[in-house]
Amino acid sequence: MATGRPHRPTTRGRGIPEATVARLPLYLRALTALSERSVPTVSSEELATAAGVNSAKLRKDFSYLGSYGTRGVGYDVEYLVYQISRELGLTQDWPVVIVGIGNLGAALANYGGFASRGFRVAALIDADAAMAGRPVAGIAVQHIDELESIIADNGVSIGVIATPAGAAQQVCERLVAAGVTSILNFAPTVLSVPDGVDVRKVDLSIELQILAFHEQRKAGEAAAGPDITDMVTPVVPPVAATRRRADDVPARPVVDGAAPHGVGDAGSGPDGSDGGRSAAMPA
Amino acid sequence: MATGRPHRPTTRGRGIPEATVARLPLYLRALTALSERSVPTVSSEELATAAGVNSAKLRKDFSYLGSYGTRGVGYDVEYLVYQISRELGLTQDWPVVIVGIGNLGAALANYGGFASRGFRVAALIDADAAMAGRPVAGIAVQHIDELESIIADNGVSIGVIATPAGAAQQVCERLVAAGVTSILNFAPTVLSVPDGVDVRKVDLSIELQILAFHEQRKAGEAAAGPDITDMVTPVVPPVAATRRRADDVPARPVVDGAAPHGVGDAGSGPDGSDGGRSAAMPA
DNA sequence: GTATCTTTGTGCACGCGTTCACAAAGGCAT
DNA sequence: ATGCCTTTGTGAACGCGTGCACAAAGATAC
Repeated sequence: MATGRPHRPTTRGRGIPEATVARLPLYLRALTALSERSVPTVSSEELATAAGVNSAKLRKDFSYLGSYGTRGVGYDVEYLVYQISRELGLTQDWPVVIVGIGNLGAALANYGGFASRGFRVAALIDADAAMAGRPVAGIAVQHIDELESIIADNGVSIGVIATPAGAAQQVCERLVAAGVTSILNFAPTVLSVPDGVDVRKVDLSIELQILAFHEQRKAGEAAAGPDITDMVTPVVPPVAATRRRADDVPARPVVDGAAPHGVGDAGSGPDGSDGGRSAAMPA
Repeated sequence: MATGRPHRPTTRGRGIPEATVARLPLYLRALTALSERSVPTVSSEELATAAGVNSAKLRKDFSYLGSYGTRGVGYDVEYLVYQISRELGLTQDWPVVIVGIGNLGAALANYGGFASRGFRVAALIDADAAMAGRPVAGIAVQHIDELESIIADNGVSIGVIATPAGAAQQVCERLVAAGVTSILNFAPTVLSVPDGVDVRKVDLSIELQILAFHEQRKAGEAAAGPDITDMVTPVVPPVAATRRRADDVPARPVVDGAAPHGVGDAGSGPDGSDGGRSAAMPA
């Protein structure tokens, strides 16, 4: 293949696949650790182990950035740190605002990983007037009325939403209207945004639910013989009219509308829309 | 296709694809909201919109669980809430422990999404003796010396790690040795665990870095003409010996080892291994 | 009972991401 | 200078996930 050319898998515009982009920070972290130990070079094998991925994948990922390795030797740590940082846009300094200074918002403000590595907390914003002026992580909280001017004055393009679910969409719209084009959302809601705005979602309870699924699967398999496919998802006997209907489950309705409310035991949290109180904005 | 049979895409054991499992909590959340508004049924189209996915995908996802819809009508909300809850293992109550009660750990302890929906915070654990006994979110923090007995006494199988990066692997090993088989890791480290243990990772700084990448891409495309492929990733002129070498980047070394340390400007955070101080355990 | 209309369930095709396996590249020893 | 040995870079195959499009199913109206 042509030696020095950049690749363009499909989209043309910067051919780096999403999956690769998502791993670059992992590599960067591992490389930074090596750099601090003054390790001059790494092989793809070593680095892959440190980053918790497969070495072939790592090499292919790097191949999208260009040819930065030396055959028979490996990759130069410092050089690679620089290249990945640049590719991720970390050679510049990104001002971010955090909206919703509750427990989570405060934790984020104190999070060291933001300050290092190119991100700077430009402002902490909360809707509670009582919070205004109070210092969190060394920064005075500002009232949400000033959101627009803060964004404009600091040239903020990345916003973090750590409000309760109910407030998230509204905050999101204000952020976008003020010029923010990337949002990291911690509120358990689906945000709708115009084209051109990126949203990434971090949802604590979803992660736990996924773990619970696997935990249950493990428990089920351990308890039953290895061939009981149907412990958890019982199969209908090849005959039965409509599917299975366990004894203690809400009866499968027949279009008749208005099923009795609150029958299932799980999934009936009394609050807004599930785990909504991730962060404050108490007033 | 055979009408009533469960599917087994590939793996046989519980044929539900990972991607589907990861979306089930989204559906559940949307369904819970509908349930609270006493909406009896939803069409795949409506529910898909509420969950932020495509309706075909949603229908396919549900088809892995069985046939729970009624053609011409839609899905019964209550029934579906129950089925998904059961599939995710949320009809039982999962005790979890949170290790590392710093800013983040405290935020997690206060997080409403844990308590609702089948999860119960069985204990808060920290290595700082000064924290012991102090109540956080209404629960007294316990010292890490008691980790093993807490796990055993409460039958905990899910652990949350919110310690600094440096302590995470050690805590992880103690959790696993004590019987935990699912771990939600907030520390910015790659955990190595034996087979049979599931780890999910939530990394705040990685999410930001991914956003920064897209932000930079957007900025670059807006600034340059639509055909400058190389604004950010300059290409080597077809002639040059070794690849490009910008003016202010670490020189590409030639196997000669010991590159000058700390040349790249980004990616040289002075702390442990990048943003390590997510949570406390200060002593 | 029959026709019509809505919505599900899914076969099928496509594209992305992962992995294997190997040829090319380059250092290093002699 | 030559050959060996290590490690990269990548072609090619495979598998999973997504989305289209439609036939089957069932409710509803007449």
